[in-house]
Order: sequence, then C-alpha cells, then structure tokens
Amino acid sequence: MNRKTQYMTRQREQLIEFLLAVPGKHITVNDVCEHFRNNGDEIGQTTVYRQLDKLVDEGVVNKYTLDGVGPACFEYVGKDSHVAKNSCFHCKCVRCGRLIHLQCSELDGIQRHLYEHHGFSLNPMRTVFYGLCSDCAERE
Amino acid sequence: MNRKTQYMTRQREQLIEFLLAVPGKHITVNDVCEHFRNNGDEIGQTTVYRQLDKLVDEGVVNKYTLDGVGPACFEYVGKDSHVAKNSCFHCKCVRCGRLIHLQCSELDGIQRHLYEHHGFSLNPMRTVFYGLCSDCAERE
DNA sequence: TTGCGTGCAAAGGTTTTGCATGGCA
DNA sequence: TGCCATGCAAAACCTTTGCACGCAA
Repeated sequence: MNRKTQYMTRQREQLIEFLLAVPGKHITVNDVCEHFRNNGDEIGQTTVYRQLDKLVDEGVVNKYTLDGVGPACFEYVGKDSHVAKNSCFHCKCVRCGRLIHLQCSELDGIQRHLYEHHGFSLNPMRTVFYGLCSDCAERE
Repeated sequence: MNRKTQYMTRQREQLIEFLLAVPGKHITVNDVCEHFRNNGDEIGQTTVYRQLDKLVDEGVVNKYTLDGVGPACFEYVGKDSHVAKNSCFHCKCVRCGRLIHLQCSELDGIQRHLYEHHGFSLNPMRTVFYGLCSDCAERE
C-alpha cells in the first residue's frame, strides 16, 4: 500500500520520538494528536494515520485493535522485532478490559510449535490472547 | 448489557438457522443481511447486530475482528463452547490474509500454562494468532 | 396485556480519500 | 526542481442509539 518512506519530515521525526518515549504503552491516533496539540506542535490526524501505517509496514511499530472495539493501538517495538528476542505477549480480559503484558519464555514454545508443526510464523507482538483475568474469573 | 433473551422471534430463529448452516465460516453482519435479502426474508441490520450480541452473551456465538480491520466476524460455536472440548485456534496471515483453523491438542497446553502460571483463563475461540503462513514466510 | 423485539433514521466514532499546498533532498 | 508529505474537508465504514410500532408469550 504505502511501502517506502523517503523524507524525514518534522512530523515523522516527532512522532517517532514520542513513540520511543512511551515504550510498552498502547497509543492511539488520538493520543498522539492530543499530545502534540498540548505541546504546541500540531500534527494533522491524517498524517498520524499515514505515518503510523508506514511505520507498521516498516515493522518498527505494531498495531492492534483490542477486542475489535474502539480505535487501533500502536506500540513501538523497534527495528529488529522480527527477531524473536523480545517475545512479549498480551492478554486481554474480555470482561474488565485489563491488559496484561507477559514476558514468559514458556510461551516461546507456542511459537516453535506453530512453526514446526503448522508452518506458521507467529508474530507475538501482534497477537493478543483473549479470556478472563483472575479477578474476573473468580467473580463468574 | 443485553443479557437475557425471552422471545423466539422469526428473526432470531432464522439467524440461528443460518449460522448453523455454515459451521466454521466467519460471517459478518453484512453477510447475514445479504443472505436474507436474497432469500426474500429481510432482517433489519440493527436486529442482526442485536441478536448477534445476545448470542455472543449467551456464549453460543463467537465474535472476532480479524486484524482489527473491517467488520466483526461471527461464528456459531455451540452451546457448550465454554467446556474446552472444542479448542479450535485461529491463525491469521497478516500478509495474504489467509485464515487457518487449528484443532491441535498441543495448543491446549498454552491454555493450561496461562491459567496455572498467570491466572489467565484463555478463551481459545476468541483468540487469533497473527503471523505469516508458510507460503508468505517463504516469499519474504 | 405486557414488555421485549424490530427496524428506520440518525448519530457516533474511526479511518480513508481527494486535492491543493508545503517542504525535503 | 521533482516528488513525496501534509492537512483540510468530505466521504466511507462500521456500529450504536432513540423512538414508535409490532409481536411473542
């Protein structure tokens, strides 16, 4: 769709800088716009969408939609996210909405299994596990 | 939100019948509406949304948004989907869009691990693994 | 008869697109 | 200077809501 970026514009630079400053956070397009609006440096919403798309294409930013509801979330994952060195998984509680980050070596087994037995190269950063967190499971 | 259903209306009956007729398929609200439009039996879009919501609440239908893009998909999973006997997982290729159904007992281990070590009750039916299918991985 | 279900129309929220202008290399 | 990037406005989409009417039990 959007493959290559050629120019380093002010907007692109500031967007990347912002994403780098909030590692592990899930940022929406609106978050980005508000941040810059509050800082005096406006960036058009359309531009944010387009630059984020590019960063996703380039593989340095990750996009997910939590539970298929609401706006998409973005997260900077770095230049070598395709190297499975940072296999952080996400669990999302479908009841209370809590998002849990898991950095668990055990789960890497899934990745290996999917690859070896099903020929599927899992991208952990893009995958969200849905279910119930312990609190909500107790309450059910 | 919408908890209990009381009435068995024509619309509800036909919707369920339709879902039962396409097991394993991922149906959108639009698919449902079109199907009935072509059959002379119209069902209002709003009603489809509302009945599907109820069926999801009741646990007999499953909802997902593939890759956070486009409309939500629904699939009939039956009355005892909460019993983990039918742990079908889905893998979605982020490149070609292919959707792969996996019925693999090995993957049940994930479920157990998440529960025992992280207190998280995974709902396999709602979870989609993202990554690359073998064809696309080869091409990269 | 009661109150849930239906469906139209409208609103709401997110994302995309067209197009003229701006700015990097 | 040549293109890509920007950003406004508008359109496109998907989904939800308000409200009057219909209908199952």
